[in-house]
Amino acid sequence: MHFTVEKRDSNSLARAGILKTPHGNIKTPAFVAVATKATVKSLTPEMLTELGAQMVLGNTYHLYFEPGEGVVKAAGGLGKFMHWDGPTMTDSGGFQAFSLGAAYKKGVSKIAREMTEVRLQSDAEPALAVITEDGVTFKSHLDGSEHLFTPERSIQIQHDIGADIIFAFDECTSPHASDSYQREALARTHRWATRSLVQHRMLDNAQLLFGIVQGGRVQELREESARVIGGICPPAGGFDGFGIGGSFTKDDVHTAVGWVNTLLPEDKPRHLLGIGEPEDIVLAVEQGCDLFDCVTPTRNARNGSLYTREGKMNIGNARYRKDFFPIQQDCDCYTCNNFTKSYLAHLFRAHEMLAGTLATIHNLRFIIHLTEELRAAILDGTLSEYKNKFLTRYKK
RNA sequence: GCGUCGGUGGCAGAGCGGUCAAUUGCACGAGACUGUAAAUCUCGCGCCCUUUGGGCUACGGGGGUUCGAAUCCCUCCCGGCGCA
Repeated sequence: MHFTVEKRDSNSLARAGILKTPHGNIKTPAFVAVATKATVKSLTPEMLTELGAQMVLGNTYHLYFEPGEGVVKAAGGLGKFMHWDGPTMTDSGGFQAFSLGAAYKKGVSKIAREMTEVRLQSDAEPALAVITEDGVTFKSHLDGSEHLFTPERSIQIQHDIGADIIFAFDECTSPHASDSYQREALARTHRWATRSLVQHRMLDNAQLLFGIVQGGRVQELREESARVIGGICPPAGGFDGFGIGGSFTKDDVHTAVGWVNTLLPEDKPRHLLGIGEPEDIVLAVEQGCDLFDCVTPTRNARNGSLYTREGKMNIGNARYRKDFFPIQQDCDCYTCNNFTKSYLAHLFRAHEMLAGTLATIHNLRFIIHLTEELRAAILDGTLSEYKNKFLTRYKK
């Protein structure tokens, strides 16, 4: 087995485990650093290693365009190409069906603040992604050219990119989509899941394929999806693990996750796609998730929003100009060990490149450190205490 | 000294009789960011009042012309350039 559960939390769905890949073992729960275009923006792989990152996630859609999966394949695969020795994974491009489709220029993200916040789109620009039964037609955001991704094509590209773990091609729906659309999209995503799995088996390689559970915010659909994706099992076997994708509001990030994880096979890893903020990760771990990826730590860092035990702070605020203390006193990261808020504030104001690097180091270390502590708490049997302590101190 | 061009909000720089408290950029202040079209985007940015509203002070100083001036005229001060 490629996944071993070491310890289950007695009071929740949480578990600590080990995921084996050809490029090393991953101790879970773990945060996967996002390297969309084969780079974690502003960091070298050595920096990633130093801050405890165990795995990196690239994106099929982006790598297909830049530099092209053929280049990555010829380079020896994603890890070799980007000089990352550890485990890698790629997203299928399914998220871009959402971000370039339903969400395109609508100010919608995968986490909706409130469901009443739906924007009416009288001035909507035509989306760059259009979904059909066959797949998703994208207009390249780079040059406008048209490209069709089908489940088969996505798997083929991911095979060429060569990450250790790849994902089924799915549709990430908008948090504002109707229940009826969620139902329709879910059925299609399930068909695509089977097609992805069949294609993957044909290619005969060592990659692990994760199926993706969708279903929006509807409990019935989420549970149906967990049963279907968890049970899809052609002659050559089912998925090697699961992604939990799609639309949420802040509050049901963890509730919907719980519905799903109660039903998914326990002996396979579960990756909560695109989540999240520290508080989300704490709650989702409690609800049985093993892996996470999210752009938030790195993007926030580049935008000057830094994590502390007390919540996020904006290093651009005037009050930090002469603050000669680290972002967080007890942080063990390179940035906090060597630089003051005043210096970081200066770098950001001066638009120096090092600003993004130092901030990214800190934010990623913060999130990774959080997952390390969560894992330790599960192994100790103190998860519930840890959670309460963390969330009380951390102001969203 | 003569001639000439110019002096606009923290800076640069539009405006050249009313729709100007004044385009725009930067700076400044704040906010957002969840499988990355993001080192990005949004909002604010003379003072005062609770307002989509109103009042006050403002475009080097002073004085005029006009119903009305940052915009026209006179004068003074200051700067660039040219000639002495």
